[in-house]
Amino acid sequence: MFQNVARPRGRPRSFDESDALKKATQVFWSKGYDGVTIDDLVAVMGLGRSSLYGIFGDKRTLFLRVLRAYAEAKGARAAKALFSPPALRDSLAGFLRHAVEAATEEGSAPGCLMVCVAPLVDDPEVKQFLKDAAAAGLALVERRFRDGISAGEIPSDFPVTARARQVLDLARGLTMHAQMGASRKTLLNDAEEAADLVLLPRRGNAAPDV
Amino acid sequence: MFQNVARPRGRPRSFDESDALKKATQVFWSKGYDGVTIDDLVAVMGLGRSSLYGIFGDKRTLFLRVLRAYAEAKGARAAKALFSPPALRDSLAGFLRHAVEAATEEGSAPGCLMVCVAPLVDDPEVKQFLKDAAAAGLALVERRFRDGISAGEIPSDFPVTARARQVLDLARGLTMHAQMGASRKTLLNDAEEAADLVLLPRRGNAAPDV
DNA sequence: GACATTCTGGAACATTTAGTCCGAAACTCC
DNA sequence: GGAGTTTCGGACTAAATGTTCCAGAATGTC
Repeated sequence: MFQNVARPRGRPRSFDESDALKKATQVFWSKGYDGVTIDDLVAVMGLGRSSLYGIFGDKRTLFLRVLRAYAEAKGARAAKALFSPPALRDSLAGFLRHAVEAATEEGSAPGCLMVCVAPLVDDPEVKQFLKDAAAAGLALVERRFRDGISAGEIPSDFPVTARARQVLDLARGLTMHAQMGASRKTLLNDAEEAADLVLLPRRGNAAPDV
Repeated sequence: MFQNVARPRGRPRSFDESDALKKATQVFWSKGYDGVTIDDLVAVMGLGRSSLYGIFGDKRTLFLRVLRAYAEAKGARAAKALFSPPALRDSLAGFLRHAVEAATEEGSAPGCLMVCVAPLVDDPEVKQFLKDAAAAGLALVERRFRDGISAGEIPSDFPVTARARQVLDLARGLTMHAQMGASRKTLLNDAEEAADLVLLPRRGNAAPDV
């Protein structure tokens, strides 16, 4: 038989840790950092105050943990959107579409924890984390462009870094637009157009044969 | 002689109203809505609590007033950036440059009250105001594109609305990027490139002779 | 100079908030 | 079954926060 997974000693927890983290994510996401009270968290996460403090630490620590988990999941999905489709254009459209869909998910608040909420948190650790995450996102898109050059989809003098930065700016802009109440349908349309735009050849260069 | 400007009765104020509003703007801008306490405002605005409540109303009312004043000023500057330069390309670059400069002003917090702070305020009046402001911004850029069509700078089938939306998305993205700590120099560079990008002809269309 | 009016400074208040503490509960190990 | 360990639930505390109140000060009006 299988050995039972070693149950820790003591009284078992009455809640699921990762589930509670997801709930906490939603709370921060919809109310911002300063707008969230411990009581909000306790009410939604399904545990008592002492458990919250005992297991997750204080508000700031919990937020950092939530942020890291969120960033990891988002990064993985972004990478998948970028590197699964064979055609570069579909990669970019998928990347932007994913940003829009995440920002307009029903059942979640509009916007994005990393783009709309975290930048307002006055904490050096959060700020550094965001910088690193932004750099990682940029590197991802740049890599996809370089793959596109190798595959002959775009010319070798394609302005990789500049366009990658624009892709991220567009994604951030779409996300903020979602937070401000734009509809998913509209934003998805914008995302498609943005994907086309970014791939346009520079003025004076010949269009690539696709 | 000139008639004295009718001084109101009663004890005169010990502070300048519009100056106090500007100070309040900075406070909300840098700390977000929930992050600001009345004590913060009192300390910076140079008046007492009672004066604050008596003259500006409660926190929410004050924020709305700050937001409206901020939006008006920003709108005026955006319109100037858009409609002063004769060349469309310079208009767009100026518009985006202005967004970047406002978001990276020294002495102010990075980012933008309307783009980064207000969307997180949980208040229907604020949300509606933001929607209206976004629509107004879009209309402004669309108008500038139409002027460009009239002047023959871009073809008559230029996708005015789609590109205008992209301009605003890029501006929002650059602003959020500023909030996340990107340098003014980098962002100004991105703004210039974005202006060029948005004016590229659609694939398959002839480039306009400029 | 008396009065009405408007603002000021600070005290006062009720509520909310982050964080702590402790006895009781639920489990494992022996 | 008892000892040891971990979590639970809720009471508790100290500080903070938004808002109100009031006596007094500084001005115009008559």
